[in-house]
Amino acid sequence: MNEKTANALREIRRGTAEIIDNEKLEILVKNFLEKGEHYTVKAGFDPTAPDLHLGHTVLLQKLAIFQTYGARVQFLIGDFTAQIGDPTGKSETRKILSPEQILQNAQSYKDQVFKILDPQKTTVVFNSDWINNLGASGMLELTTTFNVARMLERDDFDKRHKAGISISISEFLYPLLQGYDSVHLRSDVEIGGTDQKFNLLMGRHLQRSYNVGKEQVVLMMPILEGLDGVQKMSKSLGNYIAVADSPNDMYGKVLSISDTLMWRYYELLSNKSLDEISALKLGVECGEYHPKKVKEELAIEITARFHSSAQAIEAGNEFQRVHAHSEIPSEMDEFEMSAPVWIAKLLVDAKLSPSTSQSRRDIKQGSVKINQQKIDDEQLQLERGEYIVQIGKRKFAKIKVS
RNA sequence: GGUGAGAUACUCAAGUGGCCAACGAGGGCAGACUGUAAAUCUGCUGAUUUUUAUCUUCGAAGGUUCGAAUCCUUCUCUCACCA
Repeated sequence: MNEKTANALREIRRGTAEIIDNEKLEILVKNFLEKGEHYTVKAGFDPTAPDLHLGHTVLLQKLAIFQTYGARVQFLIGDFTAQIGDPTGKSETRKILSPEQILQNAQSYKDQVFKILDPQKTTVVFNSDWINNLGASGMLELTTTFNVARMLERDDFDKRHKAGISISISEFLYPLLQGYDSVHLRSDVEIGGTDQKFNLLMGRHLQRSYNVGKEQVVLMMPILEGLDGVQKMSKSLGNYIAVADSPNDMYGKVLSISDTLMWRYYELLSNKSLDEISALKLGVECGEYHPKKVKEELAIEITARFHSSAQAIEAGNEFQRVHAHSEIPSEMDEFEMSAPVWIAKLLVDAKLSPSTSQSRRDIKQGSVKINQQKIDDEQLQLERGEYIVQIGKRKFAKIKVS
């Protein structure tokens, strides 16, 4: 293997949890570098969640690297399979999205995804296109390729089965259909999270069963933990950093992760080399670097990727101002209301609090401030004037009472 | 098909006629401490300007009762055992 191929493979393999069929991968990359032959890389996405977060970008960044080494990306939107709901995790059968919604979500994907992927080398496909054409007999044929005992080997099915939690027959179809996508698309590689292992392997199995003439390479990326550091990053758990987050939010969220989690983010999200990262780690361990400084560096890098370096630095200054010096942020939401206005109601109207009951509780606890002054009167009425109200350390609003 | 068990707030899980807006744990929010965090300690965690009060909530709909998460009926869903 020449040096060029070795370098390419090193980049492709970086951070991966597991690769199945390394030999085939080498051949694909080699054939591109030596003969200019392209190959396809498939990755599936759910049409229901158009808000991309950093967890998705772990995969997207990997796809982008593949694109620089000859891959044509098959960006698959699982609009049919979404009707079943991936049994990975405990999601229930989902409600069916209308074709309009799916198209809208797909557009939203494109807007976000092409910040990272090369649109020239990407095809967006919908699996309802071919699954709807399978028909009952096609579906039946698909089910004959696999058996229940093996299906139950799948870790989450196994656990649920043993724990007595119901598994519906439709859920068995999910891996089969996802695997069938690889048959239809004749994918050379499929990438996904480690939680998708069973589904990804099904692609290989079905490509064999249907005599596609090749079996896809499976490349798995680790699952990125969310801000809590325990559960996987997901929108429904609210522990995510969205690609569309503002620079300030993004920076603040990265900085709020724990020191342990920071290394995980470095490994999976940073463009720094693995050597640089272990040097940083060593520096922190022997007290040479302050962990906060290292985390700031990460926050800057990530924020700059989705915005700009200038905005990232500005977000850093802003954070410093608000949190380190407990000053007020330079920008905040503004609201106008008419006097007199009751403080508890004002907090709700300014979207700082979900209810007046919650406002009262916060006031009682002394976490509400007006113009930097703590207040303790929950009956307080505000007269005309401009006020800066805040709850806790991070919720602010500017209020104009007239 | 038969028999039995179960469904309680964001999650798990107590509660079997009034003391229940509902024990406890986790999560979340806030305060102290910090480095922004983690760990630790503390408070709060249905709604409402009637705030030692009122209103809505314990799978759904009815019913019994002065009074129901608790009792009865039907329904929906889940689980277990048997066939």
